[in-house]
Formats: sequence, C-alpha cells, structure tokens
Amino acid sequence: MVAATSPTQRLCQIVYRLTPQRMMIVAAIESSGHHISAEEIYNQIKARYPHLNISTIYRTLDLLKRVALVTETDLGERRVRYHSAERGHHHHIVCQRCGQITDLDEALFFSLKDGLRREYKSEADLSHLAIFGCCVCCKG
Amino acid sequence: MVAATSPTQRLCQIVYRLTPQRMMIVAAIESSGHHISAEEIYNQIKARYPHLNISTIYRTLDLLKRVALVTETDLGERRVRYHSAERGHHHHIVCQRCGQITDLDEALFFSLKDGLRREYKSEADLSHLAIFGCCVCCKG
DNA sequence: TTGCGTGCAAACGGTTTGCAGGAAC
DNA sequence: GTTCCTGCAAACCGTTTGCACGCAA
Repeated sequence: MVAATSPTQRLCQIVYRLTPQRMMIVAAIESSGHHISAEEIYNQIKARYPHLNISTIYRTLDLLKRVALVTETDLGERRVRYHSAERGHHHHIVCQRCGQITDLDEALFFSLKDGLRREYKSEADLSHLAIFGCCVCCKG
Repeated sequence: MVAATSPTQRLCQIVYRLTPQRMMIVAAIESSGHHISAEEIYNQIKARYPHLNISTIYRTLDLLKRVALVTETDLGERRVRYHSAERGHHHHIVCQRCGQITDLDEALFFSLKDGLRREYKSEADLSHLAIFGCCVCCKG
C-alpha cells in the first residue's frame, strides 16, 4: 500500500526549495482541523521557533496557493483563512451569534448551481462559500 | 398619491441631527446604482465639498446601518460595500475575470435555505450572498 | 445653551514590500 | 557558486479612535 504523495513531497516536485520554515508551515496547516489564519500559523510555529517572521508565512501561503496545495476562504472576518486543498470543496455555515462553523454537504448547492447555469449562463465557482446564519444552539 | 418616506425624512424621525454631510452621504448612496464603497462616497462628495473627512463617512455609514437604512455587503474585496436598504434582499454573482456583478433572483436560493433548515436545523441569513464565478462574456 | 457631529491627526490590524544577508541546491 | 528564501523594518490600505472645536436643535 503506497501512501499518496504528501504535500511536502509535492512541494519538492515542483522544484521549490524545501526549507524548515516551509515544512513547518505546511505541517501547521495539515495538522489543523479547522480553517487556520496566517496569525494562528505564526503563533503556533513561533512557540518552537521564535526566529520566524510573519512575512515568511504570507509569502509561503502565497506560494502554496499558487501550486494549489492550500485554499483560502473568506469567512466574513477581517482576515482570510487557509486550509489544505486535500480537504476539497466544501461550504460552511457560520453562526452569527456564537461563531461556530459547520461544514455543509455539497449536494445542498446543486440546484443553485443549476439555476445559475440555466438562468444566468454563469458558471459558479462554489468551492468555498460561507453562509451566515444562526445555528441550532443559538436559536432558543 | 403619497410618496413613501424618504431616507432623509426617516433619519429626521429617528431624532438624529440632519447635517449637510449626512444628507450628502445618504444622497450618494441613494443615487448610486451599484454597491458603493466608503472611499467612492468620499471621492464623490469631496469633489463638491473638499472639507469632508473620511471618518465622517465611516461614522455615518455606521449610523445608517444601525437604523437599517443601508446594508453592507462583503463582495470578497478587501473592503466592504454599501447600498440602500430599500433595494431589499438580493444576491450577486461576481465574475472572477471581469469583476462584473450581476444581481440574482432570490428564488434561486429557496431550496438551499430549505435544506439548511431541514438538514442542519440552521436558519440561514441569506440577505446578501456573494457567489463567485465566471459570467457569459468571459466564458468564451 | 447644550450636546451631538465634525475635522484632524494619529493609531490600528492585517498584509505587502525592498533590501541585504544567508541558506538550499 | 548561484539563485532563491528569509528576517527585518518600514510601508501599505481600509478603518477606527481621541480630542477639541463648532454647529443643529
């Protein structure tokens, strides 16, 4: 059983230099279950490696986006969040009261995508949609 | 035939002071067909009234949001855009190539809203959704 | 006359940039 | 040895804030 190519291996293949910083940043994103922000990556790595500069984070994130290893999502905060592209397309509903983020099944969006194609002749890129609302817990 | 209360009249009713700046800002938003940014409002008014300061724009926008005269939308740019609340709920598809913004019919979203309620017990606030994609013109 | 609204200037927070030294290959 | 990557510091850009003056009511 052969493991799928790891993100680090893929970075290698694409000829970019494999520096400790880049490996730590990739690892931080991979290991993060949720959508992580640049600052969160920074703080997480800095604890072990205080030398790191935040501009390196941004430059690496930019690189990772270009080689399609990470995707960025705008969850309506002031800042943008990142996650591994391996997690694929998914959408979220963000609770406006408690901030909880729930991932949504893609099937929910099929009819919307269809309607856009039929009625607007537009191809929607529904790769990372954030919907705002109110979750079960806060409805009471 | 009686005209509906104008935004300016409504501001008056809500006891806030009616200053020339506020009137100009309301007028700029009303007369703008599209979704206007704080800076666009600023530049538009400044041409006639150079004394105006941009912090007044932000403070007034904040006030107008609180009294529900304007709504703000995040169209995935760095900045936020505003429009008159009178235009009501609507959604947009933003073309990722040419930047064109097309308003969408709300009916497109009924099944999505329904699914969210049924399957996730969440009440979606679909008042201003921005969907990204590719318009007819750019598809070629 | 009072208190709200304004202009001004300075700060904010997330992000980007130019530069020179240093590490990966 | 060469090129790319990094840390540093400073700039950027949209937005917010504290303050004192001034105008709407």
